[in-house]
Amino acid sequence: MFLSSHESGVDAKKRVSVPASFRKALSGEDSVFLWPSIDKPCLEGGGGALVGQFQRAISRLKPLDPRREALSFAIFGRGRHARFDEGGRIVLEADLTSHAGIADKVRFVGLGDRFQIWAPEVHQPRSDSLLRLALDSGDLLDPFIEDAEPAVMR
Amino acid sequence: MFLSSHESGVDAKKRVSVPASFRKALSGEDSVFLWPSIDKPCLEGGGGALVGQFQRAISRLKPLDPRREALSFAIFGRGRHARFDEGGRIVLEADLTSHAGIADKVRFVGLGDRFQIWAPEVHQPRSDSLLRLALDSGDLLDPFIEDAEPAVMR
DNA sequence: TGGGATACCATGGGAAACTATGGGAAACAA
DNA sequence: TTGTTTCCCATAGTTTCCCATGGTATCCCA
Repeated sequence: MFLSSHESGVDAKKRVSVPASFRKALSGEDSVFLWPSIDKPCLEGGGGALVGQFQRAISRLKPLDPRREALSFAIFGRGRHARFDEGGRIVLEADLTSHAGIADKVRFVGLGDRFQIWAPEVHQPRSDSLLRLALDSGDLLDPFIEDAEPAVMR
Repeated sequence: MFLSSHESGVDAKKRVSVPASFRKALSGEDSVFLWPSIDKPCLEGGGGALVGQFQRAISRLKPLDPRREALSFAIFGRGRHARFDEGGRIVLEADLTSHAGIADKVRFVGLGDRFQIWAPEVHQPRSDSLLRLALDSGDLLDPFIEDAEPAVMR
């Protein structure tokens, strides 16, 4: 699972260190899938398991369903695999950084089955309102319904 | 189950001994999940069963439901797995200790399916009012309703 | 029940391994 | 060539792992 949050610097070659705990969550994969978030000014990332989920969800739509092309484009058409160098870094290319407003620092935020990459100054103000919403939504954490199949997380 | 309360010191390397009875409640797990409480200045902790509850609860929300991101961030974005060393200690990193105001001592408080970690001087004044509230709420301990599914405890 | 032996717990500290980061050289593309 | 990308090496700081110790609780047997 992708847990906790970490800050990391972007060097002159556009490299950022992926937190070691995230690399371990990818258990041996030599790259991570990154894509611009559909609804937020940040990047999202995940491993092969998550890519597989997206593929299956999209393949359930009929070939000519316009939503199929839309989702394929949004995720696969704008995403990419970023390979780790020997030190566990990836390169953030311009199309990704511009979507998220990333300059010289990034904040990795673990969300369980995936993670986000934010410009710290963009994420900061969101953090407080997220926590307030989480407080109001705390009842949802009750294990009162046990019918649904749990999402695959690692 | 996590039962009773224990105090423990924080050493120069930010290590704290987890009470042996809590480690036994985790029955063989080599780490414990810790996160900053959403509504209180303390940390909370639990084992894989509790993490699974959170995953299932969160996965029931739709991907773009803002409450999903909020809860994921509050729990997974700020939590982590703390691995036990050979002596049964974990490391409390700065983001956790600062949330709870922890300096050189902690108080572990068992709550059944989870536990809390407090700075002793923060928890102390809460104790009296908690007991008063428990007194007023004692009627709720009646076993007259047996319909709800009990939470998973060990 | 007493008393000793044993096992376990909490804690301290040193050494090895790992992380994040910088930078150079080789491979590649324009 | 010239600029970019990839690969590799280097390093300081941190984290993890491992061993050691004193104190406490438990067990066992007379």
